[in-house]
Amino acid sequence: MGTTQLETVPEPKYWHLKTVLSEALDSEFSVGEILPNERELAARFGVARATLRQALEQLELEGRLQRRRGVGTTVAPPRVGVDVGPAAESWPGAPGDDWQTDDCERAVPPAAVARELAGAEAGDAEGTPPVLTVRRTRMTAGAPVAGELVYVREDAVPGLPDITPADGAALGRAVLRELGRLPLEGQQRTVELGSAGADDARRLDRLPGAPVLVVTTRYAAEGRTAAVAVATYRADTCRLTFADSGAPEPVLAG
Amino acid sequence: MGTTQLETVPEPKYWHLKTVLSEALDSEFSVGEILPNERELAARFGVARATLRQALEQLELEGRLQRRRGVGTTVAPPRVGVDVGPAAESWPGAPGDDWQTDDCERAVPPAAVARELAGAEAGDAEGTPPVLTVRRTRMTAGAPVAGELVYVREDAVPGLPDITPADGAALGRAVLRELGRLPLEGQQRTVELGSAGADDARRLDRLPGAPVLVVTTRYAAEGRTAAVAVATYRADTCRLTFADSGAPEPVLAG
DNA sequence: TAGTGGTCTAGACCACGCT
DNA sequence: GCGTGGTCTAGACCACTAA
Repeated sequence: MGTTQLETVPEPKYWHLKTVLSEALDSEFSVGEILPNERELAARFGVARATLRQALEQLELEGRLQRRRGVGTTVAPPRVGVDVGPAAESWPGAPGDDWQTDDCERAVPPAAVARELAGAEAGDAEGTPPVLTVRRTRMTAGAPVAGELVYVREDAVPGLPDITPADGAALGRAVLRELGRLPLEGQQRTVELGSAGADDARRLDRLPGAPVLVVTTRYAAEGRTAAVAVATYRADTCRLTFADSGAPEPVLAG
Repeated sequence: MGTTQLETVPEPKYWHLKTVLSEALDSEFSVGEILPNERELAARFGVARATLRQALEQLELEGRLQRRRGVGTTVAPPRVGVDVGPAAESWPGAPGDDWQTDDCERAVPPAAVARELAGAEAGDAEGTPPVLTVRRTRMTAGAPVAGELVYVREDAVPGLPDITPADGAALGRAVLRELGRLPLEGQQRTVELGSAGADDARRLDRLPGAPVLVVTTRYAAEGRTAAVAVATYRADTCRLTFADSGAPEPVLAG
């Protein structure tokens, strides 16, 4: 890694810095290697620590670096591809998916979700009714890559035993099992950028506010939206893949 | 908007601030409305400007705010849904899509793209050969929402007139038209988080480093990857939608 | 030219992971 | 306890937009 001072250019210092660091990462570091600490890097490049941090933040956003408080900054491995394609799942909790059911409770969903579940049929002004909320975690290679909340209309799972197991996870699995009995008429997904809430951050082993890819799935059955799943994927470590029929296997990215 | 001082809590100030501002945005501001400037907001909440900015950055990342240098901070409209589903396109440039072709040139692609286009058939050590690179822009409601580079194998468009029009846009359209003659065998998409390069930023009317959703599409024809498209969508204003067969129309999000 | 957000500095202290 | 990254401050100047 060079020690050259940055010149005064119309380009922001942190941008220049990011480029220099990025190239150094490619040529002089290997995955998992630990970088010098921020104070030293800042001194080496002749900038304030805040400026250096601005560059590191960008590189972390791009999945090039991983920073952990109390530990240090390391070179991140390539992003893992996680399949979220239409063929990957039918109903949530279908056998073979790599989600684990954590918990389940009756709760009032966020307004946006309530609107989806209510559909056009009921434009009434009643307060949003509670729905069954199942919490799941997606694991890949032993590490959590996503958290998810599945909001299920109660009338979509009428066969649920009316006992309420103390074990939320067992209840969650029962809910998803019942849901899976319905014929799935279609699903529709959206992807957008968000930031991790306090609970998601804890589950994903990140700080609150960490960037996440929010994947919202609407499950249609019986002519309406029976369930809505909101999954938050770690944006720094994940690459979402949507495989299509007939598509060739992608070459491994470097 | 309240003027109450923030208490000293174990929660970071900027996080608290973000919550307070977010609620104020919901209840006391309407879309397009301009907020007080950063110096005044910081004073009002009793924090340093840098701390206030940290909160604003998060809200901008979530698509709640829009900040423009020399102008001010305004309340952002809801994100626009842009369709990138499998049914949305066949080949790039198919009639009816809302992309406009800007330019085309012969250039050496990034290493990752070159690897995709080379495929497994040629694991040789030759330098990456130049490919046809078409630049496009996607417009929605009069505003650019995405930029894209389509990398096309030259041997996938043999019918191209060997004249090279001075007009790059015309050449680009010709390339895509030729490409569209091939039977499309499949496509495969990935979505990940990135940051806008200098040129993308200019086209998207954003600053360099702005967060973008990078959509990479691999087009298969004749048993191999004939083209790779790398599109960068404005993460602050876009919600990518992947519509499936049989899916109901989503309710408009608030 | 005035006012905005964007960049940058040189400090300080805190929360966390290790040993 | 020590070293790490995370938060925060109080300034300064710059780049841009619009009147």
